Amino acid sequence: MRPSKRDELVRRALAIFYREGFHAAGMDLLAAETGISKTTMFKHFRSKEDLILAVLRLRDDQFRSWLFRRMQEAGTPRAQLTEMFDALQEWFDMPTFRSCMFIKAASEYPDPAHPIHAQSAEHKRLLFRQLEKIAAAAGAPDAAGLARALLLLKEGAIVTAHMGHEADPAADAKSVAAALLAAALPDPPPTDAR
Amino acid sequence: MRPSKRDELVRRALAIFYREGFHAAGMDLLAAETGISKTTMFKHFRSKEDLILAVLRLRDDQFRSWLFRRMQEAGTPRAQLTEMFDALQEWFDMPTFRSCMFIKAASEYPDPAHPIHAQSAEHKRLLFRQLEKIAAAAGAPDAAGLARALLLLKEGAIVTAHMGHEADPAADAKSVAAALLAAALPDPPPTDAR
DNA sequence: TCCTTTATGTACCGATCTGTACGCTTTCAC
DNA sequence: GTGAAAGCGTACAGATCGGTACATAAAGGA
Repeated sequence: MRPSKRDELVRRALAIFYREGFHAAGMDLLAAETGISKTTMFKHFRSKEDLILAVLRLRDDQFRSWLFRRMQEAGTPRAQLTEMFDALQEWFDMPTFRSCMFIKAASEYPDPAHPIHAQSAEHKRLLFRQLEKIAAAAGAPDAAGLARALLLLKEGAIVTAHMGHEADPAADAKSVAAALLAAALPDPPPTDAR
Repeated sequence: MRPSKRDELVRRALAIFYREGFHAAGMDLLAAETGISKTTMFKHFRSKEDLILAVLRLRDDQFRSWLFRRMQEAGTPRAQLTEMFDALQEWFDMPTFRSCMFIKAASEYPDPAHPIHAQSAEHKRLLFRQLEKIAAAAGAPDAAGLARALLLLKEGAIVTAHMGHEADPAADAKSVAAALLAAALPDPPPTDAR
């Protein structure tokens, strides 16, 4: 039970920051809503910024684990790539969806030199590397280029879903991605057993 | 000279909010940096929120005017559509570039019912409508679908450029867009006089 | 000229911000 | 049982938040 209080704090702070925003959610609100006293919070984290960085580390782990596990279930590398957009759609449809935590963090801390901004950028870099590997496994001659293109669609879909001016950005992104894959991958989906 | 003080305030507040963020830039900072007294600010705007809404109105006008005028110079509707990404690239290369003001606003005011969030979404809607018209003029059978796809690429490129983890998101988006146009528009670019 | 409008500086309000001090209680390993 | 660690509530410090009061100074139209 030793590390659980700290973990609980980070987990619950994540939900609150995600819902309210980083500046808008003060430490008093966190204390009131998590039931964890301010004294304890500042015993675990020297500053609000340190807490936010811990929250972002958790979110990075959570999100990438969820997404790539979800994609992996789709089977072939090629199927995994299109599956990403089905996963996004499920995310967008959740009532708690409020855009990407890292886009929000980079928005609230616009200076690229700021640790929170830098760590958010790192998340996107890690996403890219994992996606690039899958693109390479799918046989893309330019795996990096394909991964970059798919990520453009992903980020665009997230922002568009959050600003709610289009009906189904995940489906739009998926159909563009499908066309992209058809052009970028050497062989069309094998019509093997099944 | 009557309306100029108010306009000057909005114009300079825009730059400060864009650079610092909406929550991070307080009214005292605005007063200090614009040289306009707080008294005057609150005589023109009842609240900080009202000022932000005015800033967003100005930004909407500025941005759409700039972008579509820039695109129009490219000539044919089809050329205009690809020109959008060249315009984006110039924007990204400016040292003051810090993502899209409306994505930032929606990030800081995540509740879709909030006036600032709603007005930001409206900007994206207006962008879509103008782009859809150009797509229709270019002869796209599904002008709305093409416009949505191009906007996904645009938003994705903006976010990616701001988070700085890729070298040239505008070029990536442009190349995807070019492939998209080749598939979505009936006739390839006419090889007429020239 | 006079009067209204517009802007200014300063000082302030109450609320909230991050962060701390302190003393009490709970928990748990030994 | 005992002692250390961990968490708690309260109260507070100092700064900053959005917003206001008030008295003064320019500026412009009649």
